[in-house]
Amino acid sequence: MNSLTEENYLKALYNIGAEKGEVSVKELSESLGTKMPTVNSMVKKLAEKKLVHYESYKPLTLTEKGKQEAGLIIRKHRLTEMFLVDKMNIGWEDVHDIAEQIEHIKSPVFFEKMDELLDHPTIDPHGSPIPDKHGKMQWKEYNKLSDCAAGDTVKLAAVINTSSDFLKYLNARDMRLGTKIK
Amino acid sequence: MNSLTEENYLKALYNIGAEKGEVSVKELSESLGTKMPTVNSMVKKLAEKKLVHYESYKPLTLTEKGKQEAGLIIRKHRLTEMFLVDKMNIGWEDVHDIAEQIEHIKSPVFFEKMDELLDHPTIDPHGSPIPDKHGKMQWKEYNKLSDCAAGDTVKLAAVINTSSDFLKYLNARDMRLGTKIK
DNA sequence: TATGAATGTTAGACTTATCTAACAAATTAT
DNA sequence: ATAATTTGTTAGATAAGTCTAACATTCATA
Repeated sequence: MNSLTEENYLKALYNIGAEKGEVSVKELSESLGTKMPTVNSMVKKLAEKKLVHYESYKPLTLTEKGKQEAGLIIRKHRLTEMFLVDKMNIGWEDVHDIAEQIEHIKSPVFFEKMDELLDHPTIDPHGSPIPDKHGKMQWKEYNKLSDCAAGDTVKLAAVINTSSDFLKYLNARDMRLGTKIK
Repeated sequence: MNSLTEENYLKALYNIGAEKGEVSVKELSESLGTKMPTVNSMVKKLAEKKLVHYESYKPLTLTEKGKQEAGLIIRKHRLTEMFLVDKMNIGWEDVHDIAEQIEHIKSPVFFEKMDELLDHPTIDPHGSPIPDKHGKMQWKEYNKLSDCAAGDTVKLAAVINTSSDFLKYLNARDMRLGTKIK
C-alpha cells in the first residue's frame, strides 16, 4: 500500500539520483520541501519496505523494487503530460503541475487507454523518455546545449528544466522540441 | 484549504440530501464507510468552516457555501465521467471509480479544457445533470421505472445506481441511455 | 590534524483523520 | 408511559506525516 507521500519520495529519489545514483538526505529534503528529520524518518520506513537502501550517514539509493515503483510513477506522469498536450491541447508549460497530481491515480485501465490513444509514445512533451510498463527507462544521450560551440546549428531534443516560467520563455521565442537553433 | 476528506464529506452530504435536504449522521457514516464518532467530529469542523449547519441531535444540512463547494466537486466528477466515456472510450461501468479520484485534482485549466472538448455537456454518462460553473445543479424530473406500468414502453433517461456490477448487467442486455424498454 | 561548518540523527511535540468503549438522547414499541 | 432499541455524542487511543530543538558525525580547511 503506497501512499501519495511514499510515491513522492520514490519519484524524487529516482529523479535526483538519475545520474549519480546516490542521493543525500539534504538533497531529498530540499527537493520535497520537507525538513531533514522528516525525510530521515521516512527513508527508514522506505528501507523497511525494501524500497531504499539505508545506512546511517551514508547516501541513499533505491533498491531494484524501489526503482521499479518509481519508474512506474514517472511513466504515469509522463504519459499524462503527453496526453494533456496532445489530446487536450494544454500548453507544455502547464502540464507538469497537473501530471503531478494525476500520476497518483490508481487505475490501470485509465493509463492503458492513454498509452493506446497516444500510440505508445516513448518521450514526453519535454523530450524525457517514458519508462516502459515494467518501470524501465532508457535515457537517450543528447548533447547538452552548454557543450555546443557558439554558431553550431542544433535541434532542440529535450528540456531538463520543466518549470512553467522557463517553458513560457521558450514559447515566447517560438522554441519547441525539434526547433533548430544556433 | 479543503482536504480530500473534506471534499468527500461535502459530496456525500450533497448526494444523500439530494431529495430530502437533510442527512443523518448514520447515513453519512455508512455512505463514507466511516464510523459515527469520526463523522460526528468531522461535521463539527465543517460547521466551524460554515459549510454545514450543525446542532446536536438534529439532522445535518449543507450551508449555501457547502452546497456550492459540493456542487463544484460533483461537476468535476461528472465532467470527468463524460470525458472518460466520450473521449477515452472507457466503459460507463468503469468511469465512476476513476472520476472519484480525478474529481479532487486542483486545476481549473484541466476541467475547463474537458468542458470545452465535450462541448459543455449537461448530463453525465449515467444521465445525471452536471452542475454549472457556480456549482448549481438542476434536476430533470424523470419518471421512476418503479412508477411505470408493466407493458409501458419507456426510454431509459438516467440510472441512479451507478455501481459497476449493475452497469455491467445493463451492458449484458444492451441497455444504454436512450434505449427503449418495456 | 584539529576545529568549525555542513550534514545527519534522535527525541519529542503537533495535526489530521481515524478508531473503540462508554454514555446520552431520541424514537419506537409495548 | 415506560422500556427497549436506535441514533448521536464524548473521551481517549492510534497511525501517518510533519515540525523544532538538541545532539552526533562527517567533511573541509586552516
